[in-house]
Amino acid sequence: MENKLIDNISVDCVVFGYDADTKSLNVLLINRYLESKLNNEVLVNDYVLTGYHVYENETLDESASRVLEELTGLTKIYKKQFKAFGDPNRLMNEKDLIWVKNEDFNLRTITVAYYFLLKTEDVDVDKNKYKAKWFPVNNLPELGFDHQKIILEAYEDLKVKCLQDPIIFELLPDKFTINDVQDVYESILGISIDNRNFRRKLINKKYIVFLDEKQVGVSKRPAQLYMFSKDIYKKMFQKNYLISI
Amino acid sequence: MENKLIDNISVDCVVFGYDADTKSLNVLLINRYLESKLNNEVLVNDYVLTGYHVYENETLDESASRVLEELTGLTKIYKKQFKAFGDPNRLMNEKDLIWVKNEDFNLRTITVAYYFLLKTEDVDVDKNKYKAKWFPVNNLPELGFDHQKIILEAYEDLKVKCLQDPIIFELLPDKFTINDVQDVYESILGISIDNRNFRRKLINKKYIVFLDEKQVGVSKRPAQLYMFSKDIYKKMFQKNYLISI
DNA sequence: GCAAAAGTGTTCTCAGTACACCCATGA
DNA sequence: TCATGGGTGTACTGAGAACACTTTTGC
Repeated sequence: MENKLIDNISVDCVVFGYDADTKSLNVLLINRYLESKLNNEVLVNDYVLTGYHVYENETLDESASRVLEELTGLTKIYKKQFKAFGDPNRLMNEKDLIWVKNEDFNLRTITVAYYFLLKTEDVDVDKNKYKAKWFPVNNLPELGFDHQKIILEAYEDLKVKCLQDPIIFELLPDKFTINDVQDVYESILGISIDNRNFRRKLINKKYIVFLDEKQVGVSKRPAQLYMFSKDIYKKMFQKNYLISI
Repeated sequence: MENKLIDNISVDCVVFGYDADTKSLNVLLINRYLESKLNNEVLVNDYVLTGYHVYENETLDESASRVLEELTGLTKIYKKQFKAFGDPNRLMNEKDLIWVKNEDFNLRTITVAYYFLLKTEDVDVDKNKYKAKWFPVNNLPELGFDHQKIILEAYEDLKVKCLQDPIIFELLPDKFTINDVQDVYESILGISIDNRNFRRKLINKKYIVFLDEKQVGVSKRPAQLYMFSKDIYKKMFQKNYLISI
């Protein structure tokens, strides 16, 4: 059985990358560029999420992972399927229509959207054949298709999810400082947190492991390093049925 | 433009119904029955979710609402799209294959799953042409396709969601007692809650409106009735960024 | 008057929050 | 020695949790 594409089902990947230097949450986008063969007029020049059609013999999850790997070379990255998008007219504007005609895909495509969490530094954008580029999630360029909507919904989901699950650590290196963690929360949620309270709260968690190690090569007082223990977290974890409505 | 079905994309609806009498959360399922034309042997006789293929010109949400209305006659019911299922081999067992062959649909179908929240009493199952029947979510019959999996994932999502959003009131009549609400939480979450604490907590919410009315026709002390005000809830609502990991 | 469920108060503990200064280090 | 960010303690407040008896009603 050959490996056929399903022409009306795709996955789209919202790749969130956290940049610890600029303390910003970014989205990885690829350039969508098309010029007319007649007069070299630029017909389409904007950005889109990376995504592709699903193969007959792969699961949706595999499909998303494949797309991510093609773009970044990375595997085993945290991913979450968060929503399917399938409005009959989700391709509305002129550029989308030109593009789809050129690519010869089905107009009525359902896309299953995923988001991934990683560190921007893990992706080498300069050598990237898709001209991938990071954009701050709060300052996105012009986007094709319904990708603005998809990104915003992914971001909303991420904001909720990061309060409930320890996915924040997917955005940080294995060894991090308490302030690093605080920075991530502040970037994602757009809030500021009291450092003393945050620090106390985090250090008291048993799955935040104190390392016998400090930052090196910083031109200031080197900070204490910690790691996140998934094992301890899993062991401790028990749902607390706190009705917060 | 005619109204064509998309043969590889469907929606499936997990219809949750709360039964205040038995204090149980139920799922509405339809009978899947097929007998051989040769010897009347029963080939398939089990239960499945209600679902159907998506039309070319409708959104996924519309599709789900249409399927629900066909089954129950109800519109404007709370619904949530919670996940897309699309394993190439999600139709694994013999009965599924017999069934799909009979129905002449695509083997590789992606289904977008929704769940709905309502009261069992709002559905007249006796007159139902699909032989729909309520089953307690904790005591499901033999299920076709991957519908067991879909129901369990819907249920997990519901458990999380009901702690964060006031969707519990979708499962109750407009006028309810405090104990009714407690019963719903206890049924869904499978826990028991201290009545005094729960009562205090709920009554103190401004969107739980005291009515000048008590239960009638009960053979015991009639309880005070309350209603939920969506308006007040919306006005008060503000995200509290409580990091609960 | 009795069965059955409705309704009620207090105490304790713990987590969240507000808040300002000293410390360690590299340059 | 100074600039920079790292790191610390205390008091207050409010919410959650534990816990058992009285009240109201219909029959």
